[in-house]
Amino acid sequence: MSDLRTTLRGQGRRMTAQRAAVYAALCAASGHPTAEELFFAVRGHLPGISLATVYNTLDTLVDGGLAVKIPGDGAARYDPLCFPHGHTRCAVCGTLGNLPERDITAVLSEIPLPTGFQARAVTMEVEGVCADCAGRGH
Amino acid sequence: MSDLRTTLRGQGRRMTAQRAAVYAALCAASGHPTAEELFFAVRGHLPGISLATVYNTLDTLVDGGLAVKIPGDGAARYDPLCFPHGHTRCAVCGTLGNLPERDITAVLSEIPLPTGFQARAVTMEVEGVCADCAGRGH
DNA sequence: CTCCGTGCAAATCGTTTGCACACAG
DNA sequence: CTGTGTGCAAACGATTTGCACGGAG
Repeated sequence: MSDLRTTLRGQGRRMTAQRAAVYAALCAASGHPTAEELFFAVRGHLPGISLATVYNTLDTLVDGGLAVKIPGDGAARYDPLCFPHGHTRCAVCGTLGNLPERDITAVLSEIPLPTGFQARAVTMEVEGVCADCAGRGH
Repeated sequence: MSDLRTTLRGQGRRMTAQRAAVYAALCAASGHPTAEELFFAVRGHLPGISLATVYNTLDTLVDGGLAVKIPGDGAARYDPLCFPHGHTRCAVCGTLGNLPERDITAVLSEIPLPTGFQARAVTMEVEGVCADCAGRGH
């Protein structure tokens, strides 16, 4: 969890209680929460916060490189960015998980890109069946 | 472009002019069209088709493994499935491109998965700046 | 003949926006 | 002080749904 205040400064932005709370909730979350899930989590601590502010804050965090937005079928999910990593998505229960800590940008060196394309980042998602769902017979 | 009728049969579904037209338009599209783009493309041939039908058909194609849905920031984009491949997304103009033809499922063998996770498919997206946008100085 | 698929319009869902006030710097 | 961030409610865009009719099998 990097220094939020410093990052915001670098963007010419201000530190607020709402931003601190959303960032803390995102870092504390076990999985990959949606904006709405974060909204409810933060509400316990800051009862007056609005969903719009959560969305604004998440955009700010993504801009500042502190989080990643993962669009999916319904609501987008967010991931606090610590290192570049891929995700697993269970086709049965929909749960997102992290791929083990290994820099996935390494695969870039193994993959030929279109001529002239300047790569900046890689996202990877492995779809399958998670251990829990496989255990229940799928 | 596989046999649509056969695939639909396998799903216990019926062949219709609308499904044929949407599938043809998807295969003919140069890039990765949205549902709405396909709607307008198909309208030239089937003036009465509705957007809802395009969405229904795309779901059917995805179910049958003939297409892939690529959710993004605005509308989702669709890709006719010929072989497993990754995508490039230009951060400037937003264009989606295909990674050169190479089976990306190969990377699965190089990446440790969470214990018990049974992988079925991999999606990969490389974000960066495409040749066109880089040429204009970005 | 039987249903599945269609077209239409309205409903829904996630997200964004406009505005007036609050507070960080 | 000065403007950026906030909360609220309304607006918005993408997708889904309910319903009655039409056509595939």
